[in-house]
Amino acid sequence: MVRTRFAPSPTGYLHIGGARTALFCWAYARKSGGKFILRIEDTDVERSTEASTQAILDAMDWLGLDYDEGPFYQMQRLARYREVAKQLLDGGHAYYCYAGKEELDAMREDQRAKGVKPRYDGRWRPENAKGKTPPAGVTPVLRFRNPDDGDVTWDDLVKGTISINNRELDDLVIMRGDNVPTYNFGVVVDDWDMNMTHVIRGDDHVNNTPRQINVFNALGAPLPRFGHIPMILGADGERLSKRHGAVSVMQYPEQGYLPEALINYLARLGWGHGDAEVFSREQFVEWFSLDAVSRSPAKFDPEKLKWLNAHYIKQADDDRLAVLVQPFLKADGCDPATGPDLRAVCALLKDRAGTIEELADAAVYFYRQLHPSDELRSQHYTAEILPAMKALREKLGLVEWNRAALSAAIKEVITAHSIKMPKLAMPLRVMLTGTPHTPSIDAVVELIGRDEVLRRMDEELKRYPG
RNA sequence: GUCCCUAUCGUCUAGAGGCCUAGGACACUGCCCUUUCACGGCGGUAACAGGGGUUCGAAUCCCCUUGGGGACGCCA
Repeated sequence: MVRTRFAPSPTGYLHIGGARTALFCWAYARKSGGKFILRIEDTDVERSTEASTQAILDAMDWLGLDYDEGPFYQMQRLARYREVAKQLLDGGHAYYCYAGKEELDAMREDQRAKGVKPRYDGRWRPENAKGKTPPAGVTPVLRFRNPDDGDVTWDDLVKGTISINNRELDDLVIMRGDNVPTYNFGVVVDDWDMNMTHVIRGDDHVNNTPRQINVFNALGAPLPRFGHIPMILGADGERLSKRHGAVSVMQYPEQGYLPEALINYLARLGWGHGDAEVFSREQFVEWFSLDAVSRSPAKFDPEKLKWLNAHYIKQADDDRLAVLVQPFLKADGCDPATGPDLRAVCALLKDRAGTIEELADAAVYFYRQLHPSDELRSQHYTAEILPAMKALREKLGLVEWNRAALSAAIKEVITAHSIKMPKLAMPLRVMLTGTPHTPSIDAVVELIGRDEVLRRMDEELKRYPG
């Protein structure tokens, strides 16, 4: 039985990179009929917050990444880590280190200056500490006694064989002075206790893996398989950060993105299946495999995400769109209850929106009159077509109110006045909506409704020259 | 600095030694559609980082160089 986990630390929102890692873990579990476990790694007492935990849970929920077990919290498992730490200490795999922070900083600085890799030098290893008396007043940390030599090798599920020599590693701290485990220890105990079979995580953990394997071995615990997914970079090739715009998953619903669009985009970032570009979550799960995951980092492209979002908006049901667009419209100062049926408005506009927010912005004039700028007026309101516009105004007061009849009425007027369609449609569009960019004018007229159309026309007709 | 990983259009990718004159998608762009703007349809520009091998044959395998990313914490 496959068991995977997503194990974020609650020190901030869930970002795009974490979301993709979660998606791949989830997809792997679903694909293989296994379990997906959520574990909150909150051992960084300083930076962990409940708000972050909630933000992560909300994002998982919005993305539809459901978990079978958890969330487990590491801070609720302290007794267990202490027990296992004791086991390592008693077995000679761990020892107390009394070196203070300043002392270690100085040591590393020295090593860097010499051009060597900064590593703990083992000064409190039992064999080096003989005769040394622990300094008074220092609470020691517990260090894992890492093997001195030999290669740690594993067959990575996405990168293939990776090998790192133990000489590159050092004796990592496993329990801090406050008796709280560090990351590399907590993960091992948990992955062991929770019977993880597949550890799928970000690329940035490749260098932690040999350390963890050594701890697994010292514990006599079975090794899970490891798979390291490359990072997501910003458009500039730098690591994703706040200045790259929306990096928090929950900023996407706020900007009017659909979860299926983000999922589809994330799935295609660092993974591919032939020429497939647009596919459902179910299809993704069916196709997913770790050996098709690319091994190099990918740059995040907001344009392509938006294109996918536009696609899913076009596909979306009008009822659903109406619900989603409502809060945005209200933020734009509109009351959707007072105007045309929002579902009909969405149906008319959804082919032209990249986000729900854009859809709302385009819908404003159905609920609130937008006046054209002076520039637009002088451009479109000409004395030349004033007679035709007045004739149209009269006709609209009488005609049957449906799109076909409205279209016919408009055509009758242009024929009678010997003008081309745009000559009449553009000023009408501008006077009703305040903008020259809208869907077909007959559809717009129909939806705005007779009373409101006549009212707006009467008001704007006064702005005509002459 | 040391170690690890990595390298196909601007970007995401297809490609498992001959199906490659390198395919798709986004972006950009030309034409068509058209009642404006979009949508849509049909086209176009654009890539195997460089150098050595291996092989009858290399985008695909090996080595070096260069570029990119990551790691080197009592953070995770």
